[in-house]
Amino acid sequence: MSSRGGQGTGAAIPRRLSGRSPKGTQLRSILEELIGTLRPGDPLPSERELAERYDLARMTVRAEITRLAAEGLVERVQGRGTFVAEPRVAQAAALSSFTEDMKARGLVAGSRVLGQDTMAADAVVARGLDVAPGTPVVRLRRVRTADGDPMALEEAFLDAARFAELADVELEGASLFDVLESTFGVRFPTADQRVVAIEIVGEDANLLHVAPGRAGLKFHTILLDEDERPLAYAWSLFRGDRYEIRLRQERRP
Amino acid sequence: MSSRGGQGTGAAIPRRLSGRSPKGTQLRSILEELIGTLRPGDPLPSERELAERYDLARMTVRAEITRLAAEGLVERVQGRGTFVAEPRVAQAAALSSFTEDMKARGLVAGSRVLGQDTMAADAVVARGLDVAPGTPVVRLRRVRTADGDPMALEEAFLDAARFAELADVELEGASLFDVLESTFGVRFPTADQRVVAIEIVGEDANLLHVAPGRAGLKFHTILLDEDERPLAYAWSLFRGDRYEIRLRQERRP
DNA sequence: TACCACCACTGGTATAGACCAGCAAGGGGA
DNA sequence: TCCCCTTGCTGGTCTATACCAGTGGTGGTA
Repeated sequence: MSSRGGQGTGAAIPRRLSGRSPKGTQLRSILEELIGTLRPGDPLPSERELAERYDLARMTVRAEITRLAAEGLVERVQGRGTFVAEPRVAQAAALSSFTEDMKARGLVAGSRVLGQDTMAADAVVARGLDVAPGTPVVRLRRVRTADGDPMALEEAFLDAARFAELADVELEGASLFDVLESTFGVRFPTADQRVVAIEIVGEDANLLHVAPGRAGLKFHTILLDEDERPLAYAWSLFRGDRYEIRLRQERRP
Repeated sequence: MSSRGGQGTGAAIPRRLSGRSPKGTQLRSILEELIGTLRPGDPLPSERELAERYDLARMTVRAEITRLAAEGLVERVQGRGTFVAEPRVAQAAALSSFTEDMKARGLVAGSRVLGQDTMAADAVVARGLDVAPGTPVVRLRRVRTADGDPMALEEAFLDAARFAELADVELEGASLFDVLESTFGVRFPTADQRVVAIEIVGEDANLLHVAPGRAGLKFHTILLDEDERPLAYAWSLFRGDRYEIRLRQERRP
């Protein structure tokens, strides 16, 4: 073996580091790609093997695998090895759009736009966006559907100074998240959410096709940019009979 | 300065490692304690300073700080230092007992025990605990109070073969989580939860002091042990007018 | 006064080695 | 046949060292 590095044994994974970026970073993407080709429970090459294959110190390899383990991509077992982890936290901790959420539940998401205009921020919206009351904001009102049936009512508000064009974007079949990310190029790595249970009454009940007084889940969501500044405020009212939250929580000692 | 190690400068933090357990582990608890005495944004001693103070290699110190950073307790900034992080994810990702949850909201948790007995698992409970229907289970029925007012209704089920003594434990002022952890010595690092919105009707409405038909949040919780096996199944019904879920979510690219 | 270069700090990456601890399979003895 | 111990793997801890890469203050120069 030694340094010859078997030509044919290495699957479709790079055999050498190219030298530009930090070695750890390169190893990391190699490992991420490798993990993508494996199934949960499959073992990764051992640390010593990776160190030798890519001509790295074992500590360097360990540092990267530690990162992967911290993110939940792999799981280490002393004496046995490192294994591709079951996908877990994703559901609870991951911020997903309605479209992504429905897809994960095996449903096809749709929209019916009720209104798309510019208005002055009221107290609640102003507080959510951290702007002065009266500031012009773009408002999007939609009924969100799953497999064609009404699932949720949604009203999103964004600062008009920055997102004025949103008032004219076609949103009937699109994901607001996608539009924000691709058209406007904004990132929102985190979101704060409050969820309360309320009765669905009045016009909301009609729009959602439920009897007045039935319970629903109301989400108040604030999308935050890299600097923790509010990008968007939205509330969504989900039908209680068709939607549930799934959480996976971890206990700290 | 140099190696004298100021006697009087070191606050109430241990100055030496005792040698029994791994050094990293000891350093870790020292740091956790230190963090407890600091406020968010406060700087930790530098890695080199910690290494010298406790006679460790810097890499050893780094490994532990890396762990703390991965858990979100501290934040590292290249060129500036390591700082106590704002408490964030804690609320959403951390599994907390009713008692802990209320405390975090500035309320005092209490209980009124409605029943504490052993019964045969019905289909729902059997499914939650992953046992055969009819298996004997301990059932705990409680009204949970916050500052003395009813906040939630809770029914917990545990395998009687393992937790028979629970039927006789005093739970009026105690936390079930505490009892499980201290008296039974079990660990439940994770939990799966489903949350739905329902109308509170019948006897439940009386117990919670709300008008029949008002909305509530119903949690279905399964506590899982280290091997992902169910330890306990519980449902809790929270008053919609007094309780809300707070989530902080992260977006993955 | 205003600016800029430098320097003393911070964490970030990387090395090469040692030994400990847990797991599993194979071989040998009862 | 069954059990146990050895052996060779795995990851876990720890050291001592080197250099890179940001940050922010200090002091000198224009």
